[in-house]
Amino acid sequence: MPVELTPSQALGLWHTVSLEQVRVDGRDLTLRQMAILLQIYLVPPPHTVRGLAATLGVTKPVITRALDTMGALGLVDRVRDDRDRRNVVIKRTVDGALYLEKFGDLIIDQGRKQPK
Amino acid sequence: MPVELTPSQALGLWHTVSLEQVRVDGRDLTLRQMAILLQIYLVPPPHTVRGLAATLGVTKPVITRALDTMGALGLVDRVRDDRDRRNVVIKRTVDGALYLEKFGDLIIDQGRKQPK
DNA sequence: TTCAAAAGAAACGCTTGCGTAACGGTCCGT
DNA sequence: ACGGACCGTTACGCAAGCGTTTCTTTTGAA
Repeated sequence: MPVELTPSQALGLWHTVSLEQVRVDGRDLTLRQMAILLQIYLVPPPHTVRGLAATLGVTKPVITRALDTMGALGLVDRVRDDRDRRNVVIKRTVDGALYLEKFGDLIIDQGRKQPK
Repeated sequence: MPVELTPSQALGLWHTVSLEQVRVDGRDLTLRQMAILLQIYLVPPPHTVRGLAATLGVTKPVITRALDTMGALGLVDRVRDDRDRRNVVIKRTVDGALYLEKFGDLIIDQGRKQPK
């Protein structure tokens, strides 16, 4: 059961969610960081720097830096892979799950407010 | 007729749209810039720096800088208000309308792809 | 055992956004 | 006509992200 949106609803939803997120959340993650965060939490693990870089279509340092930032915020965690110690496995955190849960609620709330 | 979303659909939609936007669009507007852009195009004019700052809950220089950036990209335009020459009225552009139209299409497309 | 390849991080210089504070132009009541 | 209030911009020092390049560790095959 897909989500059917009119053009007005689509942009209106993005508008009100962005607006509310700007007003409420001081963190102001970039679009890239948000895409990485959602990828980590919505797609089955394991996640690696290399894999995320390929999925996003960006270079590896972009992922490393984003993980630095979001790690400092407690939204993700990094653990060395013992199978292949060159790899780093990105782990979810309770804070990260909570953050996205609240963000999901925001989207749902704003979706309900879209007219037409 | 509001938009009813499950938690999975809400985050999934944001996920796939962000991902596609990162892959396709090199501009990478910040969340603030996107919120400003949508405010300008979805809410009836006139728009001023002061008004946008109040709506977004940010300071005026934030708006000025965002307008600098998006102006250079051709997404918005600025015109002095002849009624009160202290004011600057923010104008929409053809390029900006086109940009948001494509973005809206992206949201609609990704919405259709959300399961459940 | 040796060595090229791979993964992630760190280093480099640059660009862009931030918050605060100060500034120049404009309006309007006195 | 003067002075305060208002509007948007600019200046300043700082923090964070970017792309490219280099480095370190680890792996696996010759």
